Amino acid sequence: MPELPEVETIVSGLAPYLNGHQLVQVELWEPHCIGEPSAAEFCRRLIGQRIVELARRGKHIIFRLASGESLLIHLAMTGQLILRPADHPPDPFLRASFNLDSGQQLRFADGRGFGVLRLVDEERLGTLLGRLGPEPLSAQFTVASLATALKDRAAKIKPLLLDQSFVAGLGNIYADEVLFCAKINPQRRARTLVPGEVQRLYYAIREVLSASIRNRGTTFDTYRDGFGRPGSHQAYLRVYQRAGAPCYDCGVPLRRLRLGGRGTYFCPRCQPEASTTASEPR
DNA sequence: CAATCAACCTGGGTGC
DNA sequence: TGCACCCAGGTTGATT
Repeated sequence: MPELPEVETIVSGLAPYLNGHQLVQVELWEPHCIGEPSAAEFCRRLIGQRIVELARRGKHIIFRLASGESLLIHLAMTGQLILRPADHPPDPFLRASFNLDSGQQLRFADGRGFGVLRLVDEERLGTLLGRLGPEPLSAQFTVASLATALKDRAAKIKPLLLDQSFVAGLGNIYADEVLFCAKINPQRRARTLVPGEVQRLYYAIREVLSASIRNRGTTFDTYRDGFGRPGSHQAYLRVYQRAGAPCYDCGVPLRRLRLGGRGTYFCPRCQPEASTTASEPR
């Protein structure tokens, strides 16, 4: 669940409580979600380290450590990262805990267990993050760069938006919301988008993500911020999980289809299959 | 390059 | 109640 707005909310909330603090104790309950070293080795290498900076890239949470290494956490679908008083009652599905010199405990919990923790050096960090596409809210991401990226791609636009090497941070909820906002059918081929559509897509990406960040993310089920609180953007979703319900703009029942194995929600009237100016080959 | 599928896990909802 | 089945916010690798 955690997509860019949720990870951003977690990171910006926790940063003041983590930056400059030292890890005095580390425990892991689920060795297989670690990456390279054994659980014991993983903990040993982390204990005593000081967190220099908490950062985000795409959906990745990055703990930059004083040693030059980084702890990378990906929450996948059900991961949570919550700061608790050290004596707080146990959380379900706890996979790792990090005791800080402030007396607080950072807890990583994950029901489905798809989340990943990694301890990496600078080179490996660069390799992993280098595979990601542009940050959609950064100055590097422009209408022109998006147009260039779309130009030669035959793929359908929805799966392309989910591709983290195309643009970093969009997931299934926001991809659908963005395409509705831009009035583009999720099955449109990327290279068939005309300039006006590319521009709408660009501003839809920025607007949808920014709005969700202002609302501290979307909580359907397991998402919580860094302090265990739900977000509120679920009240503002226009299409996600609303199949059969009327479109807020035109009243037509919204539809659901499967694209790239993912549930996809859209309005058949507001997001028609072909634009009036571009046609699909074949 | 594009598309599909399976895999990693657990839990909730639905329909029989 | 039980059970089978489908669904779920993500990512990766194999296959065609």
